[in-house]
Formats: sequence, C-alpha cells, structure tokens
Amino acid sequence: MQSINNSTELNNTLASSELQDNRSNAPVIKLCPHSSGVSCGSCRLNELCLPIALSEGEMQQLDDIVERNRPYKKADHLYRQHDEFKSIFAVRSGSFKTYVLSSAGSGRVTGFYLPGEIIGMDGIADRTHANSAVALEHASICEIPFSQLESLSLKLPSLQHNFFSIMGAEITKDQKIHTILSSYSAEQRIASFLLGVSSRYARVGLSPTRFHLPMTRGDIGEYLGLTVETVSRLFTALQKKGLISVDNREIALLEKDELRAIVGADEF
Amino acid sequence: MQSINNSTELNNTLASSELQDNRSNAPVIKLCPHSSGVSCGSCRLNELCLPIALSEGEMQQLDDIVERNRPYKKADHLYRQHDEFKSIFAVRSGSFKTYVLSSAGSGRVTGFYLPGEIIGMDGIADRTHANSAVALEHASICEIPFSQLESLSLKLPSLQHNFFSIMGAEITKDQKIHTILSSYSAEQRIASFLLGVSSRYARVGLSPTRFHLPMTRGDIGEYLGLTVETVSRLFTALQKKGLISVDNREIALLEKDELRAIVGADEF
DNA sequence: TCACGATCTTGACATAGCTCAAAGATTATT
DNA sequence: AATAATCTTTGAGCTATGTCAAGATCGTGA
Repeated sequence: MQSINNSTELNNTLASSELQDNRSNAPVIKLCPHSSGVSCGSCRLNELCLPIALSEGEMQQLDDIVERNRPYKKADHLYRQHDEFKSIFAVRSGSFKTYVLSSAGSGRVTGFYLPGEIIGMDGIADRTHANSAVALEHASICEIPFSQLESLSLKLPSLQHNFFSIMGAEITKDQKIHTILSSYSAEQRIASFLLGVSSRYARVGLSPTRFHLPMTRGDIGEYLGLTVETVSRLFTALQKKGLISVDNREIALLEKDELRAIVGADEF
Repeated sequence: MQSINNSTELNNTLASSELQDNRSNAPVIKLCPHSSGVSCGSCRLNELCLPIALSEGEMQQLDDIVERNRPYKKADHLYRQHDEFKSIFAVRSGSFKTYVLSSAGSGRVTGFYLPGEIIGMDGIADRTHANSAVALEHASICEIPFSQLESLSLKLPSLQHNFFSIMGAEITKDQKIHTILSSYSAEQRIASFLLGVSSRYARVGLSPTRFHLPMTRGDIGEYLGLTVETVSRLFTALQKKGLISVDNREIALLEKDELRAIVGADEF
C-alpha cells in the first residue's frame, strides 16, 4: 500500500462531490487534484485553515509551498506509524482517522479529521509519526512540508501565529478528550461525540443536525474507549428516547438540548 | 487567592532544596526568586527547556523576556480556568497539576508537571485557559509572556523550532494518554503512570527507581480515570507482587521490566 | 446479479472497577 | 501537644460495561 494511490478513474470533481454528499449548500467548486485551478485564495476553507487572516501576498507565499496531492481512496494511508515526519496535511474533503497499533495487535483510534482540520502534528516533536493516518472515504488533502512551513513562519508573523493557535487547539482538544475518557459514562461519551461532530460539520457550513458518519461503530468505540456493542446499544437507546434518529450511518440530532443535558451542560 | 503569593518567609534557597528532597545528586544551586543571579544560561535545566541548542546570544535574548517569579506555596494557583492567557510557564522546581472543574463540581486532573516541563499551552488557541494550574508543593517557575515569545521566535529560528517541538511533544503525550484511557486496564494504567513518572524524573537527573510522588492517590485516580480506592488497591497489589515498594508517597520501582510487561512491552 | 466479507444489532451472562462504609495514618492548625 | 482535616487503606456488595454468541444488514467485487 502506498501513501499516494494511483487510481486514475477518479475524475477531478470527485472531491467536491464528496462534500455535496454531506448536504453542503455551498456551490460546487471544481477541485483539480493536479493543482492547476486551486489555491488557498480560492479555497472555501481558507478562513478555517492555516491561512486565516493572511493578506493576499502572504497567502500567495503559503500557496507556493502547499502541495495539492491527488485524491485518496478509502483505506489509503497518508502516513504510517514510525514513518519519518515531513509534512502536515490539511483535509480538503472527505475524512481520515488516526490510530495506533498496540502490541496486542488491536488498533486504537486516536482521532478523526474532517475538512478544514490539520493532520500530522503527532510527528513534530520527534520527527517520526506516533500514529497512522488513513482515509475513511474518498478524500483530498493539501500537504504542507513542515520545514518550509517553519521557514515561512519566520517571515510571516500571522502564519506563525496561526500555526501556534492550531497546535494549541489540538492540545486543548486532546485534553478535553482526556476528561471525557476519565470521567464520562458511556452515554455521556456518545452524546458528547455526536455534539462534537455536529459542531465540526457546522464549522465548515454543513448541517449540524443531519449528517453522515464516515467511521464505523467500531472506530467510534475505540476512540471513546467503549466496545462496538456498547456504541450500538447506545445509538439504539438514544433513538428510543427520541434524542437522535439513526439510519445506519445517517444521523439526525433531534433534541440537542437534551443531548447537552446528558453530557453535563457546560459543553457545546 | 492570588496567582502570585506574598509569602516572605520563604528564603531564596528553598526552591533548590525542594529538588534535594527528590534525591538529586546535583549540587545545590542557589536560586534567587528575585532574579538577580539566575539566567537561562546558568539554569541546570536549560538543555531540557525552551533554550535547547540556542547560542549564547540567543539565550541572552530569551533571558530578557523571562520573568522569574517568587516561589509558589502548595495550593497556590498559577492561573485558573477561564483566566486570560498571557504566558506559558516553565517549572523550575517543585510540581504542579492542571485540572478542570466539571459542572458536577468534582474536578478532573488533566496533567502533572515536573521540573523542566512547560505549563499553560492549553490557553494558546483561544486566549483563555481551559484548565487551572496549581502547585502540589513548594515550587518555582519561569514565566514567559507569550506575545514576547512569539515576537522573539520570529527572530530566532531555533527558538521557533524548539517551541514547535515542545507543543508537538505535548500533543504526542496527550494522544498517548488517550490510548491509555481508552484501552488499558487499571493495572496497566498504574504501571504506565509509574514508568512515565520514572522517566520524567530521570530526564532531570533524579533517580528513576526511587522517587517521591507529589500528588495524592485521588489526583492519580482522576488523571487515570480510576477511583482513589482502585489506585490504592493496585499500589498494594503491585507491592505484594514485589514489583514496587510503597511507603506512603515514596515509591521504589523494583522490577521495571515486569512493569513494562504489564503495560504491554512497546512502551518505555 | 450474486455472494462474500464487513459491519451492525441484540441477547445472555460475566466481571473489573465503582460505591458505600469505616478505620487508620499522615499532615496541618491552634 | 492536641485537634482537626485530609489522605490512605481495606472490606463487602453492586452495576455499568465488557465478553461471547448468533443473526441481520450492508456494501463491494466478481
């Protein structure tokens, strides 16, 4: 398996149609994976990504170091645990999960990444990826070589500032999950997870109340420290209570306030 | 309660004697909390802290923005949840824990910080601290105003690089805890915790096999998602098995390899 | 279109770790 | 030094969630 797949049958509108599948109201944007028409300046995610608040000229300089790779198919790896760290990746469309393989063999999911989010910061400290990253569906990304990002950050204060913020947000997010895993019941974890996915979809302009989950129940379970069976049972239970509706991986949040009440008020 | 306490009875060698309590073989270094004699250049932790690999001149520039506050007493707060984020802090001596207050009232510990480690990165993203930080014992810190660190990082590539690495290490560490909490048994969590503390003490030149735990069993439990009783029972159980010896908070790791075997080989 | 593998659901049962309780040890306060 | 407060340990019983098993459904590739 390779990091960059060779499928040629994927046409150049695939990435944007992926977003359409998620009920976006945004206009279809042609994303050519071979890079001609795309730039940070024209990317509809630029306000959520590395270029926040960069000037035209600054964005152009960032653009020059960004590599827009061809699309990834489901199960294609972006990188694998122990690979040398070279780049961070911004998700343009689709979604990824990161996971580690325990010595016991069973993997543990450490994160899910949706459009506008950054993958790969686990490799910054010791120049080696601490986990693997794999596409959950057709997906496209922007690759940003880290050494070039560092050099450019020295010249562009806003870029340095943005990247510090993005790393800080990753730290804050990870600490929140720490709290969830160390003190929430299974029901609270699931409610918290669904609300979290909801607000992340909302961030990129998709519906916060009806969405498609790109990951399996097993992935969710590993991420939340629960078994598949418990995840499944709780989806059923929340549906019976009328708080959500579940149709396989299509989820509707029917009573967000009650979900918030379950997790304990001061979140979301 | 204030972030910076006003106790005047603490003399200027207190901070270093704290380190002595932890069985350091290092010579006593006079640490004057009112800053006269201390600088990054003369700090025995400088190779583990922000200044790694900085030149003399660069270290001097960093030194100019570092504020060496007076010592903190046990239970003094460095900052509190929702406080405005202004600085990050390097632990010079002693130790801290960070925690969040759940709406239910019971806190959850999110981290422990030992000498040479950096506290406060939870506030970088949204300029507000996501958790509170409190001293577990007498402690001293270096405060680094973040906006000045950002400015200086633009001028000193090595400093920018170091800070990216430090943030990356925090991310990697948090993701590891995620794995621990989502898949380890109580015994594995405790073994992993003890080995982790051990290697963090080793990093600053203290004994990796005999050390003092600055936190309560309750703190450890909150951090690891266990109850006090379970933590206590497992300390007893590991002692009965002969893997550790426990005398209140004085711990000796007698069979490190067996502890490693418990957590699953590929750690530590 | 079919068939196979992966994913999901549901049930019955087992257990790791939690809760409640009480007593002993340590540390802080007067 | 005495007292109070906090922390630690240990026991007994409970329960949320895990384990095991089996069947249903979905998606994919031939």
